[in-house]
Amino acid sequence: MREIPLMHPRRRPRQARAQATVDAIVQATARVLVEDGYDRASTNRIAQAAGVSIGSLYQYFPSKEALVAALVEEHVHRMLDLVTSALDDASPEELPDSARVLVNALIAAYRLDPKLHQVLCQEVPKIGELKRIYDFEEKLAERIRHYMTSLRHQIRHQNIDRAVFLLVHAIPSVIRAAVETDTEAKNDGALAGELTDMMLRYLVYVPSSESGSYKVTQLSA
Amino acid sequence: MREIPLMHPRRRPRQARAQATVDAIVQATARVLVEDGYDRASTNRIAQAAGVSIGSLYQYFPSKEALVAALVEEHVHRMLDLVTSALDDASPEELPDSARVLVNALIAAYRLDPKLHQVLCQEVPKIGELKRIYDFEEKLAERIRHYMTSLRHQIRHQNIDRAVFLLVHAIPSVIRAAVETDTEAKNDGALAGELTDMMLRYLVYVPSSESGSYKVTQLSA
Amino acid sequence: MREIPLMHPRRRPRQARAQATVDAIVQATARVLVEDGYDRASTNRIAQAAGVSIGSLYQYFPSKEALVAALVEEHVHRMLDLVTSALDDASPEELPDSARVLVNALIAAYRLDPKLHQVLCQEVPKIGELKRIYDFEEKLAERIRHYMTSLRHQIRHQNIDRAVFLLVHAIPSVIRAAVETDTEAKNDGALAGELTDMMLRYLVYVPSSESGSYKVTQLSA
Amino acid sequence: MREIPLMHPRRRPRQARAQATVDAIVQATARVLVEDGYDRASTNRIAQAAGVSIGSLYQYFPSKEALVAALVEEHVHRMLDLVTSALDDASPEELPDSARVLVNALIAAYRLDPKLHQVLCQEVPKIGELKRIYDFEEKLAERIRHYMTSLRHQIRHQNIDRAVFLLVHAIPSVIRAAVETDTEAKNDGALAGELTDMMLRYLVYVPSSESGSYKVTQLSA
DNA sequence: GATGAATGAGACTTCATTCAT
DNA sequence: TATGAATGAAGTCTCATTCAT
Repeated sequence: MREIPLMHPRRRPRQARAQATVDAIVQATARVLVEDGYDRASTNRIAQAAGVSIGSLYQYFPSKEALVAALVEEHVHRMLDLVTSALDDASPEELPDSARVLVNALIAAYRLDPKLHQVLCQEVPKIGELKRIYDFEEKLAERIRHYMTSLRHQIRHQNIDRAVFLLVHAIPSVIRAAVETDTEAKNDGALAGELTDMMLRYLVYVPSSESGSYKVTQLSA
Repeated sequence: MREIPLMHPRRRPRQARAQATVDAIVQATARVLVEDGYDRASTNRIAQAAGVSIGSLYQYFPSKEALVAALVEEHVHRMLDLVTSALDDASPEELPDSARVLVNALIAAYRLDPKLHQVLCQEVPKIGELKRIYDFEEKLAERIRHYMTSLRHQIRHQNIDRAVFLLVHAIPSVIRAAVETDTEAKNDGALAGELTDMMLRYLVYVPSSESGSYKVTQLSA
Repeated sequence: MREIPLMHPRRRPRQARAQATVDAIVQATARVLVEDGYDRASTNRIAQAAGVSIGSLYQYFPSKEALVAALVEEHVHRMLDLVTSALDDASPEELPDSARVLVNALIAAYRLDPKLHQVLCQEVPKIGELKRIYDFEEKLAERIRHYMTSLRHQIRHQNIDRAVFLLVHAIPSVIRAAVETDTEAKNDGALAGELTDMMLRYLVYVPSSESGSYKVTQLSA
Repeated sequence: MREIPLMHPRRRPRQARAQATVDAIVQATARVLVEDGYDRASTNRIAQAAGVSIGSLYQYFPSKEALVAALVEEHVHRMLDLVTSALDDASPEELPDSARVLVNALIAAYRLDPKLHQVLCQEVPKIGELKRIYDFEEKLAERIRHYMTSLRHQIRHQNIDRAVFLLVHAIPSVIRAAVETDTEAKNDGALAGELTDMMLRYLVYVPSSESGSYKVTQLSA
């Protein structure tokens, strides 16, 4: 239905100057995308914003889509790195803490560059490599699935995949909305608490009312 | 930063034939948008798909943006109508049933035209009137807020707005993902059950197993 | 090795105005090609020369190559028509007269638009439909082969195809050179005589001087 | 109408290594021209094919035109050399043998690099020095004119220039066509014989069968 | 000398929009 | 009113050429 253009960078820069040019171009792409939207982000405008000639842009990226794809890849990479390292650093073994860690990591990821994320999700046509903006959610799902599988005995679901599917779509979308609208911007703590609460109530057998705030150990019975 | 062009239909058609033309154009817009994506959906192509001349198209819509805006409005209207009437028809007073009714209504709404919804959300630049694709979620929030306020005494949250915010973003995004990926397409029942479960667990104080009027474990049955 | 672009006219004009536009474009193409050469003949320049907007040009021709291809086709058609009708009109049955008729027809054909023919042969890359400039020589060969086959008994060759091959390349190239250099421009008669002479001497068994119905030496008189 | 840029090599290389570089560039030009056509033969591509940097290319050739002109010159030179030395080596004094020698020399010349010759004749714009591809035919004409003048007494024409004009365009074009189409590729002998036959029949007073040193009918044997 | 990064004019092409018929 | 021919600004991309390293 649609053509898939060449998508990979045209030339690996060998000199430091060239690498600086490539970086400037990618960062300018992000800037222009955020400021003007995808439709108005012409390659000429991007080159101008990067302070390079249009020829230089095309020396490194064979098409507009390749350029945006490079940006998508970088952005996804940064978000994933953040989540991954947060999970790696903390790796707690008790579910309530785990949940909070995960939620906080996601909030941090979506705080990285919310406006860029928004444009990438909401305006860039999802053709060819540009689909890879969804890599974030897919790889996120993998990590969460793995994470939750390791906590399997504390979770009430037998079909973990289904639970992961729900959470992987529910939680980020709430975070995204909160981050985008800036409604809750001032108070990530409340957001994190609420989401963690939702997540735990969804995943875990609920504790009895008289005792602890949550008793996970009973829940896993 | 961006211009806001004229947005409203240029003339209200008074004859039935004219109304038919307008409808044909709007429906053709939906078709072309879904099949070719926003970028390739030129006004000429749309006119051709509608079986009218490009001149006629511009007789009824002063710009491409007005045309797409009309489509957005119609689409949002149809989705909202579905939710509203579902809630009106059922209006139960007990929360578990209410939740299920709401979830089912939302599933029905997102099933109306998922591909169009996707293009409208993911490709159409969010300028001017085209932002109104978000009207759906805003108005949905209002309705849910109202609905839930009427059930306030069954809900554990004091800050209802925050709970609504969460649910209004969490639930539709799960539904949208399920509907789009067709992963759960064959089984709306399971999806509805799971979402209802999540919603109730989130909203309701779960009583201890011996004393409560209902148990979460029953809900997920 | 090379891509073959779309080549056929995009839209059949329905109004007289449109046909006039198409004609103006094709004629302007010929003019610009002759004056500026293929490399400098940009579509913008052609549109300007035709007195139409660049958009109009692309309404009827999907690419520069399609445009030139249309010109090639028209040009070949006109040349072939000229040769064909000349041969049809004259259809003599004796070889000397036939040869002269053929040579004269070819001279007329190459006089139609020598400069255009030159550019088309010498600068236009022979990709895709643009190869069809050679259609002229191929179809010419067919006609001559047919023509000469009907005169077979007056020709000394057993392998007529080989003789046709020679003549079909030898005669036009001499004419083209003569027409292009304008060296012999003032005197087509001499050129025709000389070529006819060459042709007959090549084709015909030369009888001995006392017995033959004609002698080669007489032919060149 | 067209600008004539600098055309001569920018610097005469004095070191062997530099000469090797120049040669590599010119040969790469030939290769790229043949493989990709003139339009796609960019200077960068040529430099790459030559294994040198684009900077080095411009160190030796001030422009693309100068580069192609150097190739044209070399190619013409090689073709002319071949013809000249063939004629010098053989220099027979009787016409039938002379004719055959000439035809064979031409076939050899056109076999040198037919594809390059084709591109040079059919695609390269004939501006400035690039016209010099026609030098071959002009200088060829001179040589043939000289050659035939020395055989004047065996030729029936009083206006030798006219005969030379005919032959100089007729014979090469047949050879070129044969060589290009590969139709006759396997059998240069037949081609040579046929062309020699045509040439002699055209040039020579045909003697009567009883008295002449040769008869045309024998020539075609 | 050699390298290759950088340049930018200009090519081709699209498409929202206007307007004569 | 309906048609579709016409418009032209603006977009993507190439490539001959320059110049700092």
